[in-house]
Amino acid sequence: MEDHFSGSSKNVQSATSKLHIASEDDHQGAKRVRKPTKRYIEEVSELESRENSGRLVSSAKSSGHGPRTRVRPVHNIQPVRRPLVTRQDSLGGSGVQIPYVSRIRRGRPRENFMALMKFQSCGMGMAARLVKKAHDEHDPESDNEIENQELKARPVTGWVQQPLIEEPGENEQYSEQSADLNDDADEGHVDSYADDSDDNILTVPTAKGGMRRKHHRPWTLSEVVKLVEGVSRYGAGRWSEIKRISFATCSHRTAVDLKDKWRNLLRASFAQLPADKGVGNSKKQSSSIPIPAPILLRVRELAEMQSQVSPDLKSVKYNSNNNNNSGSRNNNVNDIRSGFL
DNA sequence: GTTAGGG
DNA sequence: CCCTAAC
Repeated sequence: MEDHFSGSSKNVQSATSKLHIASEDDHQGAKRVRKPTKRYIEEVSELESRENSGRLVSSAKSSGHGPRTRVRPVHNIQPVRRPLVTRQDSLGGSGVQIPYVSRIRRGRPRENFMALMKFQSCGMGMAARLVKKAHDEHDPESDNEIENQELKARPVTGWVQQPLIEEPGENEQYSEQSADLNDDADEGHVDSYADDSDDNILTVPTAKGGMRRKHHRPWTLSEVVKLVEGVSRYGAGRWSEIKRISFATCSHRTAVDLKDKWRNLLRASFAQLPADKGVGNSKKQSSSIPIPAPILLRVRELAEMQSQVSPDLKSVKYNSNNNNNSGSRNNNVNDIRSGFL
């Protein structure tokens, strides 16, 4: 068949500009690079349909949707005359003909409007948040909003000033660690604002006609500290555990967010390492708060530590069968994982 | 459901 | 931050 899109995929996987600091996961050294087709197929299909039909279906993004409603690329709204674009899946090898319209989107239910215990959020420095008065004046379109923030009226004044890490969860054995990086003192007042409203969605239309919702939720220092703590305790990866422990009851920051932040942290830490020899090349303070030095140091140490850790150790997670190698040579001076579970 | 990488 | 492929 003349229809073969495989082989010329755009999986260039440019690993040049990437830091590539860690050896990534196991998997025979090959990370998870196997992106045959992703959204590219979508565009191709759409292109083909466009050529055939000669008509652009335009965007299906209605500007009247609520902030939280996901109206992404739902272009299964075929006009009227669709040439039924089909292609043979070379990858499958079965030559199955699949119409490009069968791309349903797995809606990610991020509607986590947990109105319970909103006080001890990640920042936990949030003082008594003002009531959001006029709770019923919200837009009727955004019906799924979380206007049910009971906001409390709870006498939460006084104990919120305690600059210590919030609930230890099941493991409260970070004694010297927390003492080591006493950045906690900062989070006492730094995240005073904290507890941002759940939804501050900004939809920025792109030139391609794609509407991307950018929730700019700046990471607070305490959050970064918590992330570092979690990584030091459980190791890079295991974001789910970290989220369930450190970011447990707190609001947002999903495992993906943690990973992203960690990546950014890594970049920041490595960028800061080689001292700014250049003159005037310091473009710091981009938009977020500059990560304190100790944090960056910790990040780098942890990064190196996780890089040299044996994959099998990571794979086995912290299961019961932790074989203690008598000649464990992976001891590092930076091995500060006290009580590594 | 979770993780890793790219956009 | 959002999306998606892979596990």
